[in-house]
Amino acid sequence: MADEELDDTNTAESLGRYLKSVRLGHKMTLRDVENATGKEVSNAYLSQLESGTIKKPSVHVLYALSTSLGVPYETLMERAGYIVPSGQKTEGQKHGKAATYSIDNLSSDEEKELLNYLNFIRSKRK
Amino acid sequence: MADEELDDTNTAESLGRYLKSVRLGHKMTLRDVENATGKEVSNAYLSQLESGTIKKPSVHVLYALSTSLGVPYETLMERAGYIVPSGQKTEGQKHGKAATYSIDNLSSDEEKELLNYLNFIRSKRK
DNA sequence: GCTACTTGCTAAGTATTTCAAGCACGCTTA
DNA sequence: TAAGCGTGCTTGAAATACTTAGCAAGTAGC
Repeated sequence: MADEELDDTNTAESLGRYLKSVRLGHKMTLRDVENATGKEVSNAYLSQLESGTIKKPSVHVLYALSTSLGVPYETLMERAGYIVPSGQKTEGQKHGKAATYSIDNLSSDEEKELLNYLNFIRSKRK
Repeated sequence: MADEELDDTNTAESLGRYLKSVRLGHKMTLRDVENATGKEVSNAYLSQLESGTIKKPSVHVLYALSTSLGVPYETLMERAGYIVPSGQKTEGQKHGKAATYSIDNLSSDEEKELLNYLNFIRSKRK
């Protein structure tokens, strides 16, 4: 086999192929999508995305496409080569809610951020 | 009310300020972050991000920063001017128990750091 | 045939990001 | 004093994203 599959081209192609299949699935033309994004993504540019010429689009572009095509943004990220770390919230757990800490009453946002930070701390320690 | 907050400068500054505050909150230098991202984001570039010189970083950059700084990617998107529609995949409330569990099993060092960080979060939120 | 229109696509240009190198300042040690 | 190091930051070049204009092939009507 000896393929060089670590190449960026691969993921870029994957993203492109995915975008194209979604577009065709919706029976939309390149210009349809262009209009759907409110001209934020030109048909020419979309074509380059689909063909893999553009590898690292900006957040703006990916986001516009995700909403216009009705595809979750995260899916696009994955296709672009980013495995969204769902491993972050490992759900293998017992529980014990020990409430002895003063970290107890958190808003859910705060909880989220703290969890993330905890993760960060721990990964740093390795 | 002037809902057209499409002012790029504003959001860029917001993103920059946020990145900087998080970095400082972690007591990291620009080069620390550069290393944390595995050199994917240079310290020079990060400096430009923080100062608002760069307005639309690629997905790659935002993602690398989110994981390296322990900040949810969605937050960075928001700060960059994208309101993540809570319809899509926002895992807002869904992590309650797992998160609590993790936060309950802290070493005292970790607890200290987390409290510190929580402080930082709350002061920032004003 | 030839217009007219639509499709996907590309060539060529502009704008922007991104990097490598280095500068200036502050601090520390000698 | 100075030499060394780490810090944030800038600069100028390179790479890449993105835009605009337009082409070739297809389809349909005349």
